[in-house]
Amino acid sequence: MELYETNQLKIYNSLSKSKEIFKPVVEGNVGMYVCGPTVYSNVHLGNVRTFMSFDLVFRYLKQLGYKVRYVRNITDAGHLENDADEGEDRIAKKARLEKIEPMEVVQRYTVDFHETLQKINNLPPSIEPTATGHIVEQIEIIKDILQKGMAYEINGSVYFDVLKYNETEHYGILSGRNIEDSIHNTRELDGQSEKKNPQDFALWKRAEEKHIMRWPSPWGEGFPGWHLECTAMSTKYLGEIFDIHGGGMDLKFPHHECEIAQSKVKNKVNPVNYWMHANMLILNGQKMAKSTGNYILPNEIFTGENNILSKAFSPSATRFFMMQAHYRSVLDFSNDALEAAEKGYIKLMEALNKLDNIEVGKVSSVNIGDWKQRCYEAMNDDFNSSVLIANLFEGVKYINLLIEKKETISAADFKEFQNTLNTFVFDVLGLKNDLEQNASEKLNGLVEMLIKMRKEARDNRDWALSDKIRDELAVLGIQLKDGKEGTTFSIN
RNA sequence: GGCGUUUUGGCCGAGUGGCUAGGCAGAGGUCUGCAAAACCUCGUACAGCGGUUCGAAUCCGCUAGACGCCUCCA
Repeated sequence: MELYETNQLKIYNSLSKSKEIFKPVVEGNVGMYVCGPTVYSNVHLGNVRTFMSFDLVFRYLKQLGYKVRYVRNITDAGHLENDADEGEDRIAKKARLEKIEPMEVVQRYTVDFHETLQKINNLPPSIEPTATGHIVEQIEIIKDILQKGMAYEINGSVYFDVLKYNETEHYGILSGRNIEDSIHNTRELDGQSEKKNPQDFALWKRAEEKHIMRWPSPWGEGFPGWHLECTAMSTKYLGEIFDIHGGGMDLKFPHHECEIAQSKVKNKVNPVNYWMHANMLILNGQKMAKSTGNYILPNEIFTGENNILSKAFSPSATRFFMMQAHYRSVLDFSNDALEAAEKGYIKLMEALNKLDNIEVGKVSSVNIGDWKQRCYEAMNDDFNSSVLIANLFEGVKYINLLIEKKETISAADFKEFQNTLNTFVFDVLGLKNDLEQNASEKLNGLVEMLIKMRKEARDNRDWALSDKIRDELAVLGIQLKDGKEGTTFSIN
């Protein structure tokens, strides 16, 4: 029996604006798609937060026993800068600036993306498709939408006819807009565009002469519109209707709105059952963004090379900092907040390291079953990592009280306690125990220190003490070897 | 201007119509040769103004601030 059968998971659905009981299309299986990065620069911490939020979702779904297919794309083409820019591809633009091949830019930043997410201990998705690898699929969708009369071709570009779509469907269903408002409010902004209406979005863009990334199509050489790739790749790997679609809050409109429209026309169905949106990471009172320069890179945190932080912070402390907030809340990034989080993280890890010091007894005075239940309930309530962590600190308190023998625990309960802590701290939250990783270095330092103290004893001809140090270390499996150059040691 | 979100104690951050997370910082205490850690206790916060209610920080309205989207964006 899998855990999902006894745990009622609730997910906040952006589409209904309410928490709903999660029920997958196919029992025991979950299809999840998350909009990935555009690989034209290093991922900043704000990007990382979103991917970490969905990493938490992925991890918890797996913990509940679901078989999860997690698809996250790499946008390596087709990202329109803006309409006035004659559709110059964002990646091509950067490539020209740096005088290198577009795919070289893509490669460089894809590697950076993977390295960064690995450092912060995100699990890799099940499938990570690229936009350039799915040009054919995208062209097929465009043909289909054209054939159904919901798009039109002009000068080698194809646009989705939003107004026509809106006659029978609601364009704006996800973001809570209606097209009429939007017409009134964008009229002044747009100049002469080849689009029929400013609201229309590109499915295919004609490539100008200088444009490097281009593919042949029935409408001439060009490249696909940004919104299309997600529709193509999500439905290709997860089916026409799948369970979860995630992304940053800032993608809700127009990106996700457009995805819904494309799928509704092509497949005549609402593609996604649960829309999840992760909230923004705020720096200096505003969201982190590449375009405004208001951002910090993960590596700048890990090395401490930046003007914002007083010191370096480990990936784990950084991850803990983010996990302390709920994924749907705006989170403020600051030195004080990170410092506080780091201390909390260390407190948690220190407690886990002390688990072995607990002596089990016959009966338990702490209610491990209830506590475990509260941990699951926190996560079942729309992945509330914040409340989960509060419960974990309750567990820290238990550990300390048990060591001080102010509480007691049975062997069976202790095993469950230990398993549950490990499950939530390492498997679900995805934290790593940095303190443990440093342990071997510290052990070396410790033995060096004893060698020094033993030398002092020997210099004082305190043979009793020096022999005691050597013998007791030997019992621990640490052998001291006195040589001409001083004392060395080996650990068995 | 439109749409949406939000405003919690010194800081970060959960949450609920009445039993009022958690972390960090702070105060007092226990323990300790000293210290640290740990444990116990404490501050009694929910933008402002109205309303609904036996009762609201939690529901509704208004006001103010902040943020996000409306253009590429995690």
